[in-house]
Amino acid sequence: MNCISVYKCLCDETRLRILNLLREGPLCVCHVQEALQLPQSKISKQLAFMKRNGLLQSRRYNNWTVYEIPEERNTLLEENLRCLQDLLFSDAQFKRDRGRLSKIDTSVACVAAEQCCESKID
Amino acid sequence: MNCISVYKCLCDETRLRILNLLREGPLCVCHVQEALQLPQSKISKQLAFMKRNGLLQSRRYNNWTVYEIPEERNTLLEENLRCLQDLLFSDAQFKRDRGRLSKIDTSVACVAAEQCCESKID
DNA sequence: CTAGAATATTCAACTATTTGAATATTTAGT
DNA sequence: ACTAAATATTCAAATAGTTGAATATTCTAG
Repeated sequence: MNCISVYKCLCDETRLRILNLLREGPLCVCHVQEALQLPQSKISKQLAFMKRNGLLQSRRYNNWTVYEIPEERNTLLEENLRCLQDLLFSDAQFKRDRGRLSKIDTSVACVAAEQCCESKID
Repeated sequence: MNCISVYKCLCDETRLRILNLLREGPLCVCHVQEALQLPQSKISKQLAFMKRNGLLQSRRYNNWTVYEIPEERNTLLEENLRCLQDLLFSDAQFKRDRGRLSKIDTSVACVAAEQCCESKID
């Protein structure tokens, strides 16, 4: 019953805030941390939680760990991300997060995503 | 952040099994209990949990409490019930539950739903 | 080898959820 | 009033999830 993993990830506000950012592309832990203004270990743990539950994948690039929503997405996740975008696009908290993210240089994550695209680390 | 309530309800197998049955119409606690073959207090508590989180409504009819998914459904719930139907329609456990339910006389719940439709008890 | 940046993990306290057994409550019928 | 059916609640034990502070790890640059 894989759906339960998806729902377990979606039933927490911090994790939804993280997914809200990852919709737009891969990010390192530090980017998420800065955008959400939350302690490092909290972000790291929530990302690990979602990876453990199959919602995210990660790759290592030098000092960074880049997290992203996989290409081949679970149908359920896909649908819910769509719904959430509609429901949460105008949510103040989510907006603020995206605002802060837009001011951060996240290019490392993109470079990593390109460079490592054949040698994914699970 | 109301979505979280929805996801909290969906991230448990027993609750998904219950929703799988309630998709087809209103049911009393005893019907669910018999179809799922689980202890009464467990069913009662899970139904209460979903009601508390706004996913279900209930009405009292004589000795019975009839639970149902409200007409005016949350968009998110609606979408997920749709997804789940596709994903779980052929799931063995869910099939068995529906099979057992089909052999139970659940007419009380329907009568109650009709009779009480103006005087809902929240 | 050393220092520092980025992450991950450990630890301990805390909160929430889940469970079955037992008990309480509500209601209808007698 | 008494009984039985249907449901809800209480209780205590167990498990799961969350958190921040501190520490460990990994890797790069010098």
